[in-house]
Parts: sequence; C-alpha cells; structure tokens
Amino acid sequence: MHSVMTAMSGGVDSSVAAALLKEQGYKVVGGTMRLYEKYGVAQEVSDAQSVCQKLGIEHFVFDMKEEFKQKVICAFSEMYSKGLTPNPCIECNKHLKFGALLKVAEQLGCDYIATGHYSRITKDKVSGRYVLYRPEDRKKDQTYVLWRLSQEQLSRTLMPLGDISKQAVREIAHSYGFVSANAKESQDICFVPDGDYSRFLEEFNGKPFKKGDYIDISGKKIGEHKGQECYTIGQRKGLGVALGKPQFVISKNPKTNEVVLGNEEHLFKNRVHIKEINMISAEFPESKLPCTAKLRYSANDDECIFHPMSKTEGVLEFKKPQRAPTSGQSAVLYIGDAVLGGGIIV
RNA sequence: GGCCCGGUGGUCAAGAGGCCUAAGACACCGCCCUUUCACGGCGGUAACACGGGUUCGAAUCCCGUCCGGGUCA
Repeated sequence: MHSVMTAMSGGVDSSVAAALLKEQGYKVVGGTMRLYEKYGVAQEVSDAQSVCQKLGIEHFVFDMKEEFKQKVICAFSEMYSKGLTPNPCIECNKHLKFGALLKVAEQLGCDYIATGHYSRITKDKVSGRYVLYRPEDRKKDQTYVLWRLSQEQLSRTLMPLGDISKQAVREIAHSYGFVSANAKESQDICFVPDGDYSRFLEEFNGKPFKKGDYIDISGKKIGEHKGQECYTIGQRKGLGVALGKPQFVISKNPKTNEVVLGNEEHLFKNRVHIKEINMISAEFPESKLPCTAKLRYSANDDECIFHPMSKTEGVLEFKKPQRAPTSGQSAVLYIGDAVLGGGIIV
C-alpha cells in the first residue's frame, strides 16, 4: 500500500483530495503548513484537523514560516521594488508545497504528496516523462501555477481532483460532512489579510513607498502616483486620474519611479520574451515550436510560436496581439491539454 | 482700484425659463469573477458658489457678496 501526505489547507479541495485518495486505497496522512502569521490561520489548521479526524487519518502541522518568508515573501517584495509583478503562488508551489512539504513527507516515509489542484499528472510511456495536463473541469484549471514543477516533483505528486468537477468536489465534501464544504473560493494573496498588498509591503519593508509621476506616452507629466510598486501593467482601477477616457498602466520605470499611462491599445504586444524556462512535457526544443500560451492565470491560451534563444530563454510570437504582457508574471505553454512548460516574462 | 469674462458632482463637461426630482465621460465606492497582480461584468454615491429679486415657474434673467482669470491706470 502506497502512502501519501495530502497538503491540507483547510479548504474544500484539499479535504476532498484526501478523502478520494483514502477511498482509492492509499494510506493517507494530512499535512498542514503554517506559512505566515494571520488571524485566520488557527482556523484553517483546525479545519484541516477536523477533516482528518473525520477521515480517521493522522494530521501533521509543520511550521514553515521561515521558509515561506525567505522564498515567497522576500522574493515578492524584491520583485515589486524592481518594477516587476510577481506571482507568489507559483513560488510557493515550487518551494513550499512541492519543496519543503515534499521533503518532510519523505522523511515521514510517504511515497507521495497530494494536493487539491485541478490538474492531472500522467507518465508518458514513450518519453518516460511526467506530463501535466489540464483538468476535466476546464473552468478550474490550475496548471498555470504549476509550470515550475520538475520531473522529480511531478513523479512524487498526486492530484486526484483532475478528473472531477468543482461541483462534484463540493458534493463529496457535503457527503462527508466536512466543515470546509462551503468554504469560499479564493482569498487574494494568502498572506495579505485584507488584499491590500501595497500596504502589506510598506509594513514589511518598514518604510512607505516614494510618490512619483504619472507620465503619458510622450513623457509629459500628467499626475502623481503613490509609488511604482502599487501598479501593474494593464491596470486601470486605482489610478485616480480622470482624463475622460479610461487610462491604463502601459509601463513602469522603477529607476525613475515613473508610471506611464495611456490608452488600452498601447498594451497589446505580439512578442513576449521569457526566461527561467522550465519544460515539462518535452525536452527544451532545439528550434521553433508551435504551441499555445497564456500570460495570466485567468486568461485564455492563444496560438503562438516558441522561439528558443538559450537553454533558459526564448520568445513567444503570438498570432493575435496579447493584452498587457507583464514582467514577472508567468507565461505557460501548452500543446493541447498538456503543459509544455513555462517561463517568467522578461 | 476701474472695466471685462467665468463660477454645475472628485475631474472634465451638457444645459441657454418649464422636457432638470440636472446628461455623459472619467474617477471613486460596493458586489461578482479569481489560489497572484490585474482585466472584465453588474450596481451605487455624488453638483447648479452664496444672498436677494423678476416670474405661475430659474441652473438658466436681474442685483449684490465671495472666489478665480484677463485687462487698464
């Protein structure tokens, strides 16, 4: 009998993942990470505990605040100061869920870890590679946040929700009577209690952001902003400028602390340079490769051609212009339903 | 100081006696969406500078006051 540690957040998805694996005959234990200080954390841990109790499985709680702070929060802060827009979930998955947690699971003798991600992992018989696939429930596709996983990590991971719908997951949770059955879908950035990430960063850094200028495409000053860290490419709301037409953040210059505003049409680009590429379903290609790619979590993937440049860099050339490619965000490449790989937008 | 313009929501701006319990755009707020940041969808708050007149009736006409801008000594 294989053993698996399910990463339990206290939410509905991971709860059901654990239940399904138990039904499938695995020896299941629950593992919950304490990642940051927050008023709600105790609640999440006790919810996970309660679910494990119902399932009659052992539950472990791991204090990983330090790792989380180093690998996720510090990196998050540094990227913003450089004018980039980070995606902390992707770092957290790489370093915590599939990093630190996988490690302790091993130490406890587990063969696998499992998560409540809506995604599928299969081993390709021909290539021998582990391939990540989009889930049955396309609406809930979470492959976007998993592109950084290595073959090693994928080989040790189970994702039992890949073949069922969110609705089914809710129903299963209800049938088990889990406290998490009606849990809310999402919560912005998990370590930012109220969703106000710029205030969080100011507190984390211990100093306020410096105000700067809004300028237009031609370089003319058109207003004042709260600090370049408070904005991301493509953003419209929260700018506080009324020019009669909606304005969007076109680009940022962290050196001069300038934020460029303009009309939406200025946001579209065909070519997107990516780096830190990780390939999943195939080896790094030698020459150009047609695929699809998406540039944000809740975007659609579009047809493009991947042009490799070096071992870790390349350019995506899209058929249709893409709205607001943003430095620091991830580009995830697909071939059909398989995740080809991904990279960080330069 | 004299004369001349102009003062409508957070911003810009319709309006030129009853159709105004005041348009629209942008901003702002809320909800929805969402394991990132965003985009997006839906909804919402909010104004006739003040005081007198004229009129059946005034944001719209007249007179003062205050506040901007221009101009002349």
